[in-house]
Amino acid sequence: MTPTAHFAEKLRLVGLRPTRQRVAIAALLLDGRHRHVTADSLTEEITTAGLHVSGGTVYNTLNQFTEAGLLRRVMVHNDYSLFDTNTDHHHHFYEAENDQLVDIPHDDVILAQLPAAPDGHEIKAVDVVIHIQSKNS
Amino acid sequence: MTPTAHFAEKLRLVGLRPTRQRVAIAALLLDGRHRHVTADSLTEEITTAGLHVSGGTVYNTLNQFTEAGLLRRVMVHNDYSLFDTNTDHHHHFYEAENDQLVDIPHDDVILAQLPAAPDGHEIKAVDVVIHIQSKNS
DNA sequence: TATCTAGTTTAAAATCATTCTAAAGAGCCT
DNA sequence: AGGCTCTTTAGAATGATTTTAAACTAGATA
Repeated sequence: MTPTAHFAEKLRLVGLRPTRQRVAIAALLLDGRHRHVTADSLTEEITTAGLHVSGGTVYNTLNQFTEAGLLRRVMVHNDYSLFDTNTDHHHHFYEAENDQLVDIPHDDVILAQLPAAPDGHEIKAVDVVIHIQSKNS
Repeated sequence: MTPTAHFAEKLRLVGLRPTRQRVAIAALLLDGRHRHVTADSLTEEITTAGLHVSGGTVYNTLNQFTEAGLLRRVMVHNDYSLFDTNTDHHHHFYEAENDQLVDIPHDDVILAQLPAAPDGHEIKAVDVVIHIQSKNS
């Protein structure tokens, strides 16, 4: 199976028509590497790869991939959206000074007790963000 | 001590000159009630109180109060900023459907194990956001 | 109390990430 | 190939937040 066919299949599986643009972005983001991207950094990557995808489509695709569970949106500030190519359950360190996000290995955080969800609700996800700063400041 | 003098003092203690606008906003936000506000909802409150503070000042004041530790910024989405008048250590439930934020009592979350901060860094804060959704959806 | 100055407020313009629009293009089924 | 629907596109629109430059004020000083 060609790489393109592989990503096309991946998209079909989550109900997304494998267009040229979506496949190109999938090839960049869904190759198994774990990293954090923004609409901007992704656009740069696309350009570097010698391709072009319109701004609106970059945003749409990031949202659709997230909706489909191929990406995860990380909430650490409200300047712009960050997407994590690692959708496994894990948490983050966030250093505001340099707007730096670092993954925390799965088992390094243990939640010994969680509250019950309010009536009629259920827990969908638990996000832990550990804000850090450099010691000499 | 008049209420105004009380809030003026509170502002001086954190290094903020107690201007008419800051004292007015402090009186609304720092009265001990625990709630979540946005620049918009605060502006509404100010108007309802028969006052007027320019938009820029509302934003500046929220940022300054946060910087000074009188408020806490809560990160749950990036549509607009949310501020918590409760600066004590506590966590949140967040229901995306209705953009609803609910406090979790202090002791209802127990973190049994935390990772060490990366070299040269120290932990400043730990934020836990439990995303919830209504069961019948 | 009059004066001074640095810090503040103001309304309006600017910024910037993101979404929307309407027209052109492309999967994909037959 | 034909056709129907979903996508992409460039550009305009949106909306929260920040910036601007000028007018104002808190607080210190004389």
